[in-house]
Amino acid sequence: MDHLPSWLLSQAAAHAHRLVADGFAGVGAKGYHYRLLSSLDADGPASQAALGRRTRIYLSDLVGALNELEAAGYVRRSPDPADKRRNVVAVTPAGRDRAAELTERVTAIQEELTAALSPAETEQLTGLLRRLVAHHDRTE
Amino acid sequence: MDHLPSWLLSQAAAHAHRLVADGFAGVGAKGYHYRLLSSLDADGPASQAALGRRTRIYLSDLVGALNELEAAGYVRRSPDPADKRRNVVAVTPAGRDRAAELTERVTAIQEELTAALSPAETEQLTGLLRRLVAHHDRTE
DNA sequence: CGAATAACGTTAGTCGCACTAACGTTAGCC
DNA sequence: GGCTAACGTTAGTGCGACTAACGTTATTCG
Repeated sequence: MDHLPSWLLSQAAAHAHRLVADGFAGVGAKGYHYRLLSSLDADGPASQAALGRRTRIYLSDLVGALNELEAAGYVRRSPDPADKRRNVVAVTPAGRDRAAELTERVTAIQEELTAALSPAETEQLTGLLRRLVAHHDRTE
Repeated sequence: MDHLPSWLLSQAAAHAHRLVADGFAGVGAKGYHYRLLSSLDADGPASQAALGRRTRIYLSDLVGALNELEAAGYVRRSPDPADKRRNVVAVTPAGRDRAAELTERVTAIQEELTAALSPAETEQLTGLLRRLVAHHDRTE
């Protein structure tokens, strides 16, 4: 049986999710916040639609997450002068700090997650997953 | 650097989940049904509590899932004469057929999921994930 | 030009899965 | 006989993925 049991992936993800949720709960963050802040930090400001594509977060969910981030002062929405349909979303200095904080937490969690694996194995796993995901992204 | 990005695991799982959900939607099944039926089929009847431990499904969710399976005639609940607190849950012949049907679907999905990987790589991925999960199961 | 079409942001709501809290019932232990 | 633990059940929370519908603004094309 050389199949990848799909439940195995789900279970691994469930563990990962639990670790992340626990790690974020302490600082009042959720997964979407991290994904958005780090995307904005890494790839710069963007319209909400573009941001949604970048982070694979649905526009409908994005609105709420951005509301929360904006209320906390981590993010700024401003109308795009070139296109009145668009909001340009940019990270604030406080948001940058927040991103760094969350990234640090995530890094620790990743180490905990792969504690049973050697660095080489972790890299192997990462590569395999990356290819798996890339394949399904392309053919979506 | 050579960390396993936790979002990668989530994304891979999301793809897997989507494939499974799509595959099951057509036959009106959900993940819990498959997990329960195949566990009952493979390891025999059990009390709900034991079944929950076996499948890692919470007792509270199990009740609903078993209600659905029982209503469809795939499963039978009978009081345990040896312990009045317990229900003995057993799969029916129809349930066995259903399990086979779902297993077939899952197998096809697994192939689709790992289409980008060679059999050897799939096995490698499976092994790594298994160890990752086992580690967190033990230390939970 | 004007009308159709498409992209944008927003609101509201569904679904699957993991997880917590509380309750009454039944078993086992000392 | 009383305490504790396990059992099944109901109710509800939270996150993440996903759909439907609406009004607004751009773009394209006959």
